[in-house]
Amino acid sequence: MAFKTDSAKKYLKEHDIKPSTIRIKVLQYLKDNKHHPTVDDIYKELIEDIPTLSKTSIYNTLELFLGKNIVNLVSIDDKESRYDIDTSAHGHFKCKSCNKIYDFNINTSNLGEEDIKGFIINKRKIYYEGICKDCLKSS
Amino acid sequence: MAFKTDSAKKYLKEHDIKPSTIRIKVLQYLKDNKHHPTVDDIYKELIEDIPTLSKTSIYNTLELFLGKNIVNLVSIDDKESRYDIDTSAHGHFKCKSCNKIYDFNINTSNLGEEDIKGFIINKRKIYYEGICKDCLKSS
DNA sequence: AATATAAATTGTAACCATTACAAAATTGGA
DNA sequence: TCCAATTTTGTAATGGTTACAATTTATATT
Repeated sequence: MAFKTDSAKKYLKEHDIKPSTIRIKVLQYLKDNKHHPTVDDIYKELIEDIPTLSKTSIYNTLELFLGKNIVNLVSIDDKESRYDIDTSAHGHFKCKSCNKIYDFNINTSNLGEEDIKGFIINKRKIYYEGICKDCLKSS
Repeated sequence: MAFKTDSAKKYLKEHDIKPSTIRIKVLQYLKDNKHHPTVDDIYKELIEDIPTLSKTSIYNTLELFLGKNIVNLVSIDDKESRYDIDTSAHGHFKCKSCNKIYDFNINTSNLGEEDIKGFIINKRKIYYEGICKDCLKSS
């Protein structure tokens, strides 16, 4: 557990979220596991700590976090939602062979958004799919 | 019906798809309604023509089209999948106010993909969300 | 044409991530 | 401590999607 409880509390308060036990643990999990976990990933881990944990609580917490903009929804998977505590601008690449999701930096400044000039852009979601280097090597 | 049956047949054959009635009609619908329809949108329209139509057939057909790369899946909506017959490179903007989805041209050449150099990129999906110009005007 | 074989379509049921909601538990302030 | 508000839980429902077997339709062969 690299992300300390105190840091988590502070972080939540700073983002206008009352730091309950579950919220703290979910935040810590997200900070320590930046591999775009699913609800089930989080649930499976936290149930070890909180035996009474309900999956609904994970959904509630993530919904709250989304509303406060401290996590982003990653919909690169068609089956289940993934969550990303890293809200800085970056894209996601999913390897169709190993299913791993890679982050990559993007430069949207010269993407060319003339067609939607005058629109308010709140979120940019960039999903790529293909075959990653590792899988290419081993084939 | 702007996209003619003969054109549809030809188009399907060219893409290695046997032109059945349903496939032709689905293709025509997609060519004539480029507003990223859902399965239900397509079903509701085509059931008028084909009274025995099953929703499963729409799923089957779209799955086939996806496999042949003549449509793209648009996952900008969290509830249901949308489909796009326009497979050229472009992004999708969803207005959170009116829910309309806009196409916009992109220039990925200078997006900066250094982090995934050496990867094979098969698909680029670019989803934006915010408020469109029309909604901004009327508020 | 008739038959046989393959392909396409249908209908129903199951799947499963997510949501709704009311009950129970917990928290924090007076 | 007590009370009210908030948080958490558990269960049931929702709904898009998929599995699959049965039916229908198309294609090829004689």
